[in-house]
Amino acid sequence: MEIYEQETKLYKALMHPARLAILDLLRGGEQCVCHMEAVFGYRQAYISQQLMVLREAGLLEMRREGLNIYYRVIRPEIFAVMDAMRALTGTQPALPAKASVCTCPNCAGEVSLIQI
Amino acid sequence: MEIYEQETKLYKALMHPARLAILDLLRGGEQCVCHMEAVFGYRQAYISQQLMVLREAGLLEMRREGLNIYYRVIRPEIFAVMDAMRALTGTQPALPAKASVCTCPNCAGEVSLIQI
DNA sequence: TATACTCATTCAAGATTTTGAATATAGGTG
DNA sequence: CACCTATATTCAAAATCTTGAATGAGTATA
Repeated sequence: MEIYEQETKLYKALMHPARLAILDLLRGGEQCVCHMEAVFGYRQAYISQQLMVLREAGLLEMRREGLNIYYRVIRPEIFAVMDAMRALTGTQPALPAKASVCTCPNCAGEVSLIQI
Repeated sequence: MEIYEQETKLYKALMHPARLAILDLLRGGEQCVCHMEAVFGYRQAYISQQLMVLREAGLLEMRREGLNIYYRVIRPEIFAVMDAMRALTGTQPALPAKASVCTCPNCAGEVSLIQI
């Protein structure tokens, strides 16, 4: 059953609430890690660990800009998978309850881009 | 993050090669457990365990007919999820390498319905 | 009722995942 | 260079998943 190896690896990446939340956040484009901290309230190390899982699954790439590191989805097809799953469950993509601002240049002095 | 509970439960059900293979087999309609034994070469108890996981995830239902128990997919939307994932990985739904016949009435004396 | 057959369930050892804590690294600033 | 900030990595304990072995339960047949 090695045929399924790649698929199971990706399902495994999706099998975690924090990782699903991160992917939903990245639907709107790249975001820095500090932003995810602000939005979700998770600790930095914890977010980094989940990002590493998604990166190793080949779903994300990172880009450094000064002190900040920005993550983006490089396989947008994953959103089709998540949407198909939600067609089954009837649930909606979750969005943060409130706008969040972090210290990165993108957020500085502006209202967050996250929908409220 | 309880919003994601139902979704993660389903991704977990898909996160296993034997379960993906079972779901692929059931694309063609209901099948008895003895059929899965014949097709995959797994032991009966092992298949029953995987079927239980899929049943508890709400994806399968069973029906008894005499000695045999037939399983079927009750949420065909799951196939859309699997197809979307394969659009990402580029893999194909696996089909058994050879036609298999078991002792259930559906198979008795006939060639298997499974594609070869 | 005894026996055989198909399948489900329970159990336990081993493997893997999860999570928090501690630490390391890379880049900026003074 | 010293120090701060943002993020990655390592590590270990707890939780969960995997898998095989043993057993149980329902159904048919003699």
